[in-house]
Amino acid sequence: MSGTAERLLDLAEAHIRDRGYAGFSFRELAAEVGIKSASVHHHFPTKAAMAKAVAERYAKRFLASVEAKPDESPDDAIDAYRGAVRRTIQQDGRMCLCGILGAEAGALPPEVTAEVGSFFRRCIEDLAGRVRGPDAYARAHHVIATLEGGLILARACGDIGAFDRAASALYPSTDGRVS
Amino acid sequence: MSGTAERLLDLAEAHIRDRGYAGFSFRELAAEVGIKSASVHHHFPTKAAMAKAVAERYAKRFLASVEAKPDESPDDAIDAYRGAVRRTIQQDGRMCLCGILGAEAGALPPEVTAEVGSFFRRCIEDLAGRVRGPDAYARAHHVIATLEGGLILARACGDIGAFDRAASALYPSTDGRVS
DNA sequence: GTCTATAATTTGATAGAC
DNA sequence: GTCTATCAAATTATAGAC
Repeated sequence: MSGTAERLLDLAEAHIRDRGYAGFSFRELAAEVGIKSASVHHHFPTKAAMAKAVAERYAKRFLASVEAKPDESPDDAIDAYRGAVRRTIQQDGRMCLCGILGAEAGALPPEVTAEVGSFFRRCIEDLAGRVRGPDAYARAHHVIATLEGGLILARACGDIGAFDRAASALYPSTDGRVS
Repeated sequence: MSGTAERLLDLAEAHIRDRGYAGFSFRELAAEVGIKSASVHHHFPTKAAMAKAVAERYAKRFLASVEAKPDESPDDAIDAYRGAVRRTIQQDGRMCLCGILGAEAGALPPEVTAEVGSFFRRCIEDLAGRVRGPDAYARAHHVIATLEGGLILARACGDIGAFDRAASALYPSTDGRVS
């Protein structure tokens, strides 16, 4: 993967996370890295292929960032996910890449839809194994859903505090109060 | 509001909920109701104005559908929201209109963003008043976020059961088990 | 309210030179 | 790997007739 290709992925990811799949174009990306749009097709043959590459890279990076620590508690695992998602919106006020693409599922090429589905299944599988207990799967779904929805609220309200309030109720033991 | 204008709103709403703001065009809507795109501008001057009208109508309808019942419990209120959101995805597998638009906030004209923010603030204000208690606002944020994120999961996984699993943990008293 | 016609722009993609 | 040149299609929007 060349340096130019990586920069293109960076820019495409930023645009998708802010404006969705229709929110980036080869021409715009090309201008931002200082080449012509035809040259972008040398790195990624089609828009769908590029979006798929963005999603693959995002999934790999995100899953690495929530990796389990030895002897963690279920609340530690939940907090790893909460922290990872919060960092994304704190850095640039944008959505989770797969969150916005999941919402736009009806507008996506099949290979992108598949990558997004794979991302969420892997997150849930991983998290369910770390929270354990009889309701592990429901709990994993609940955590991921709350975090994705919290991003929507924060963006719609223009207030990152909305994400924090939504996520605070993820720890029933403290009932929303941080010790 | 003429019959044609209502049908245009219906179609625009369906397309936005499936594919986002960029997922509907005046030409496509016109073809679906059997007129020309120029005629759509007679009913709605711009695309932004039309999307705003869609959001206004959606907010009014949704808030009416979750109206408080006399002597309801906090869990009744949460269930009213859960049921209203679940019905939307059950009917056609699509997102909440304001959920997908909130995710796409970076791509929206300002008047649409404003309407989406207003929708979520009204939902949270209403729900917080009905769950009561010291953490009412955090709890209201949490419920709305979980439901919106649950829609994303259901669409990404192609399984409405993902929404139900995410929402099941919304009732701590039963810990995910339905009595 | 609807039409024809059209402007001005943007888009994804390709062919072929260097 | 990047370029020029170009295509075919789609988009939002407007002017003005009926």
